[in-house]
Amino acid sequence: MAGIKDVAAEAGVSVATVSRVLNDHPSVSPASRARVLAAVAALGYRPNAVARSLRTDQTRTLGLVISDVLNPYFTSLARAVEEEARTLGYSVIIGNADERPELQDHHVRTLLDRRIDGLLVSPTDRGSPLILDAVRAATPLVFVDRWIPGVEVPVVRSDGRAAVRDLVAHLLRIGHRRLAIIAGPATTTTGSERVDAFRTALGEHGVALPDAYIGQGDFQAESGRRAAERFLDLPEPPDAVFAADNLMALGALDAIRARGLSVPDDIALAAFDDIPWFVHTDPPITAIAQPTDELGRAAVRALAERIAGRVPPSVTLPARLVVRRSCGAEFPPAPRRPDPSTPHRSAPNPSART
Amino acid sequence: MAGIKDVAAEAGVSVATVSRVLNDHPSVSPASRARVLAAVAALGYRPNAVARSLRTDQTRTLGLVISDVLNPYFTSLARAVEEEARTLGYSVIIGNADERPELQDHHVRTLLDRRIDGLLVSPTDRGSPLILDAVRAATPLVFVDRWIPGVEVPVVRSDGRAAVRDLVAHLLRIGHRRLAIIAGPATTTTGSERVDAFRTALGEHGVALPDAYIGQGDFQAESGRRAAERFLDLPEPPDAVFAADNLMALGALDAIRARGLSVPDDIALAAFDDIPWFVHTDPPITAIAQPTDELGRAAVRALAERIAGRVPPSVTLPARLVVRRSCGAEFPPAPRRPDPSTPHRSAPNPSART
DNA sequence: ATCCTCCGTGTAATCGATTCCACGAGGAGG
DNA sequence: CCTCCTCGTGGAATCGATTACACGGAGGAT
Repeated sequence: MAGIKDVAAEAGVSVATVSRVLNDHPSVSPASRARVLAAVAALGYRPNAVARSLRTDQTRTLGLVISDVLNPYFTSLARAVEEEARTLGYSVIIGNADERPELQDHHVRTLLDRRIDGLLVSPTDRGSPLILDAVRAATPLVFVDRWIPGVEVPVVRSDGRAAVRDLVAHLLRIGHRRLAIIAGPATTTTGSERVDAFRTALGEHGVALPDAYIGQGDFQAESGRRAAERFLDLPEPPDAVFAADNLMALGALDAIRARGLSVPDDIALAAFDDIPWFVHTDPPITAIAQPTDELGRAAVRALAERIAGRVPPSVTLPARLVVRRSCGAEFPPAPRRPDPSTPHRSAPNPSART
Repeated sequence: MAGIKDVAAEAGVSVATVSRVLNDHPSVSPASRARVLAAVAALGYRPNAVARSLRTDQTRTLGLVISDVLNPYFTSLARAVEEEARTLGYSVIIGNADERPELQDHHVRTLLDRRIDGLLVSPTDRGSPLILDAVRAATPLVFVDRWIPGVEVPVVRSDGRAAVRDLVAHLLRIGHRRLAIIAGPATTTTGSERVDAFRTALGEHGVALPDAYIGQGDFQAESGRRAAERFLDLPEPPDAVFAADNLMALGALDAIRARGLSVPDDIALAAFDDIPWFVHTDPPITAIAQPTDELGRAAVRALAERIAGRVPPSVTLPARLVVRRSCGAEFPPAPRRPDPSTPHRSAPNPSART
C-alpha cells in the first residue's frame, strides 16, 4: 500500500508538503498542491489512520458500550449515536456488553487500549473499577441511559417518572388494582429507578406495592418469563404487569400465553421502551417511549464537548406514554386512525402516538 | 498515560525487555519478568494498541459492514460475529450501511484507512468500486449473507431455496393460489435470489408469477407497506404475500391492517428471516429461519483463514421453514406445546421450530 | 584452560504519519 | 541598495511500540 513517501516522490516534493496538503495547511503553493493531489489520485493513496493517530494522539473515534445489541432500544440508540458522530467527523466502535459486567469491562478495556477519543457507556453494573479508573484518568466519558451514582460524569438519559405516573393512572382508571412490576437489576439505575417511580406513583393513589409484586429480572426475555410465571403462581396474582424493558415484556407475554391466559382480558401488560414491534404484537403493547434519537444525538454532542475540554451539563429528556390495547380498552378500541405507526424510521409519517 | 519507557524505568530494564515480557517472548529471565510485571501493575500500564499496530502492521480488528442495524437479523448476525471474533482475539468494528451504497462506501473506506486486518461485508449494491479495489489490493475479504457475483471472494450465506420451496408447497396445500412476493432490491443477491427461488418453486407446481405480483421493496418497512398497498389495489389481489425480509413483512402487515383486512383470513403473510417478535405478532408469522449464529461464526472463521493467507471455501448453510399461523391453519391450530420459543438467546430451551 | 554456544539483555532502527525549525527566495519598506 | 518579513519548502525529531543485531557472561565440550 502506497505511503506518504511514495506520494512525495511521485509529486517531486517532500513528505512535509504532502502532509500539509492533506491537512490543508495554508502555506502550500497552488502548484505544489495540485501536483500532490495528482499524485494522491494516481497512486490511490489513503493516509494511514494508525500512523496519524499515533502522532496526533487522537483517533477521531468514539467508543459506545451498550448493554445489549439484541435489544431494539439499544440498536436504535446506537444508530443515532453513529449518525451524529459521523456528522461530527467521528467513527464509532460499538461494544456489546450483553448485560454482563465482565464483557462490559472487556470492551471498555480494548476501547481504552485503542485510545479512542471518548467513551459513551450505558453501565451494566454500579462500580466497575475500570470505569472509575477511566474517570480518574480524565478519559472523556459520558453516561447514556444508565449511569453510576456518585461519579462525576455527565449523564444523558430520559426521565420516565412522569410517564410512569401516567401509566399508573391509566391502569387504575381502567380498573386494575393489583399492579406488579418486573424490575431490571438493582445494579443499574434504570433498574431501580423504574421501580421507584412505579411505587411512588402507586403511593400517590394510595395503592401499595407488595414485595411479591416486584419481580426481579435482568432486562432479558428469559427473566421476564420467569418473573411472570412467579406472579401467576401467586395465590392472588396481579391483574397488571409492567415490565421495565421491552425484552422482559416479551418474555412475560410468552409466559402469560403459555398459561392460556389472555392479555388484556386476564392480565394487563405494559413495557418500558417503545419499539416498532409493539404495534404488531397480539395485542399491541402499551409502552413508555423514550426519545431515543435525541438521546443518542445529545450524548454524542455532550461527549464532543468533553473532548474539547469543556464541561457539558447532563441532559434529561422526557419519556411519554403510548397507550395501546394491552392494558384494556380505555378509549374506543377501534383505531382512531388505522394506527399507521411503526415508530421505526423517522419516515414521512410522523408516527402515531397517543 | 504511562508508556513502555516508564515501565522500563520503573523495572530497571530496557524497553526491549518490557516488550518481550508483554509478548511473552521466551528469552527473559524469570527475575526480569517478575519485575516488569510488578512495574506494569504498579503503573497500571496498558500497551498502546495504536503504536503496536503501526509497528506490527496488524490491528487485530475485523470490520463488519452490515446493511441495516435496525434489522434484527443483522444485529444477531453482528452479535455472533463479535462473539466468534472475540474468541479468536479480534475486535470488531461495525459499520451500518442503512441500505445506502454511499454509506456503505463510507464505512468501507474508514475501515480500510484504519487498516483493519479483514473485512466482512454484506454488500448493499452490486459493484461498489471501492470493494472491487479492496479485492484487487488483496485485502482479506469475505462476503456474508449477500455477495457480489463475479468477484472472487469467499461467501458465507444460507441457501433459502429449499425452504422457499417448502413455503410455496405449504401455501398451495392450504389453498392459496395467487401468491405474491415483495422483493428486495435487485442490486442485492438476496433481493433477486429470493424472487428466483419463489418463481421456480411456483413453476414446479405449474403456477405462474405475474409481474403484478412482484412488489419492489428495499428491505425497509416502509417499502413493504407500499408494495402491499399496491397489491391490495389490484383488481385481483393476491391471497398470499411473501416478504423477502422481516422489515418489509412488518410494513406489509401494517398496510393490510390499515385496510381492515385480516391475516390470515383475508390474506396470508410469510417472511424471510425469522425473528423473536414473529412469535408474538398477531398472528404469529410464518418465516424462513436462517442459522444466523452459525453464519456469523463461519464468516469469522473464513475471514481468519483468509487473513492467515489460506483460501477458505465458501460456506452455504440451509435455511428452514418455520410454520406459524399467518398463512392459515394447516396443522391443528392449537399450540402443540404452548410455543415456548422466543428464538432469541440460545437459552436453555432449544427453541421450538416446527 | 580455551573456545564455542546459548542465554539474557540493551541499543537502535523502524512503522507512517505530523510538525517544529531552519533556510532561501522574493517583495516591501527605509 | 540593504534589511527585514513573509512565504513556501525540506530536514529531521517525534509518537510508542516491536525486533534485528550486538554483546557480555556463564556453562559445556574438548
